[in-house]
Parts: sequence; structure tokens; C-alpha cells
Amino acid sequence: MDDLKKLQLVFQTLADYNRLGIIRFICEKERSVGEIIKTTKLSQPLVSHHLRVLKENGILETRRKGPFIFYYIKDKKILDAINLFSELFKNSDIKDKTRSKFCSGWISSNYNNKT
Amino acid sequence: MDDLKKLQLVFQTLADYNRLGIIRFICEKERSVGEIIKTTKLSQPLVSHHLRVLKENGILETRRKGPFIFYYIKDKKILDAINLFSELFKNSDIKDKTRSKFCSGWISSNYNNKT
DNA sequence: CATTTATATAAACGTATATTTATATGATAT
DNA sequence: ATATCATATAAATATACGTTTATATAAATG
Repeated sequence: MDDLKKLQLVFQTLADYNRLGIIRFICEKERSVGEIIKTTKLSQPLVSHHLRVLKENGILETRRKGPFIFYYIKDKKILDAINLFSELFKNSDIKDKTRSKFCSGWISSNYNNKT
Repeated sequence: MDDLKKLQLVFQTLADYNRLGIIRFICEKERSVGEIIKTTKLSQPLVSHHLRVLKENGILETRRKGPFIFYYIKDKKILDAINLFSELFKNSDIKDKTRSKFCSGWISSNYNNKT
């Protein structure tokens, strides 16, 4: 697979409203599937499907914690890249940096709750 | 339209192999439709369609020059953003910055050939 | 071991969109 | 004005993929 095809797959992965919503919810700390379902109000199989796509395309990673499976952003640089697009293409008239940032960032203190 | 939807539309616009190819070809200087057809080897209506999508979604802009219509990158920052993803997700083992950059950049000396 | 909770998978369905084929518009030159 | 070149548009087709419905796996608990 050439690099252009890989790039296309990444954009395709991000080109879904629900998946972006999931990423935005996950972006500051890892979340269990149940939390994602509750917050996004999407059906369980649909969330599961989107999470799989996001994982298969290198956006998310998982870790099991008892019966729960937590999803988290694989590489935090991805958030910077998404933020860049978010700031470039926000359609609101008020272009203040704080408001329309896609994700303010990962909370590193939430990253070490190993079981 | 909320910002998340706008972001989704931008990624959707970039989530096509042929469109990415067109952007990469256009990225260093404006190009006429004919040049794009010749280089990408895509059919004329297909190129026209993709150019329209790219323009409608704020990636490209046009300018007429006689019988020709030239397309160019509307905001060069878009290239930086694409480059960021390109470097994050290149699948080649050799991860040298030079090779897998999506676009080395706009050649500003090619930007002022007004008619 | 059986039941419940948490998550994943499979099949079926509908829709959006990339591509093709055919035609139209718009500018230039003879 | 007409023929030609450059580009756009419209309709038709095909396919990819998001969503739903139904079922399966996997872990925990009594």
C-alpha cells in the first residue's frame, strides 16, 4: 500500500460524524465502551463497529480492565493534527482559539490507572 | 452546521484517493484542468467532479486565464495539516521526513503569473 | 454451572457517492 | 457565424459503508 492510500484511509476513518464524536469524547482520557455508548447515545453495536474501525486504522488502542475494555488515543499527536484542521475550517464567525478546538488535550494524570 | 459536522465534511473531502492525488499535484503551483487530467490520467468529467467537490469544501480556489481554468490551494496551511497526517501515518519502514511528505510546499514564485 | 453484564460479530438493509456515458456551456480563432 | 478547444453538468450505474437487528463471545458473580 502506498503512502497516499494510507493517508486516504486515515481521512476516511475520520470522515464520519459519530467517529469524530467518539474521538472527542475519548480524547482527554481513556473510556470504556459503556461510557461511550452512554455519552454518544448511539446503539451498542454501532459504537462497537466505529471503535473497531478506529482501532483498525491506528487511531485508537485498547486495554482490558476486568470485564471492561477501555479505548484511548494511540498517539496524542493525532489530536494535534485534528485540531489543526478544526481551527482551519471552523465555520463560526467568532474565531477564538479556545472555543472551537476539537480537543484541549490528553489529561496525563488519567493515563496511569493500571489494574 | 456545527463545527464537528464541518470537520467531518473536510475529512470526507480528503478521504478520496483521486482527490488526494489532485491536491498533491496542485500543491506546488496552480494547475489547469487539462494539466490535471493529463497527469492523473482520470477522465475529464471525473476530474471536473472532484475539482468541484474540492472547491465547494474550501480546499481549492479557481481563476480563469483565457480559456483555461486554474485551480490552486485556497489556504496553504491546509498543506501543513495534511503533511502532519502524512508524517504520522506513513506506513513505510524508512521514516525519513523528506520522502513521505505529502507536499513539500507551495512555490511562491509561481503564484504571481497574472494575465 | 447458570445467569448476568460487557462487548463483539454477522447478516441484512438503505443510502451516499465515485465513476461512466452523454450532453451542454463558454471561450477562442478562422 | 461556425468550428474547435476547454471545462462543466446531468443522468445512470455500481459499489462502499453506516446503521439496524439478531446472535455470539467473554468475564464476573452467585
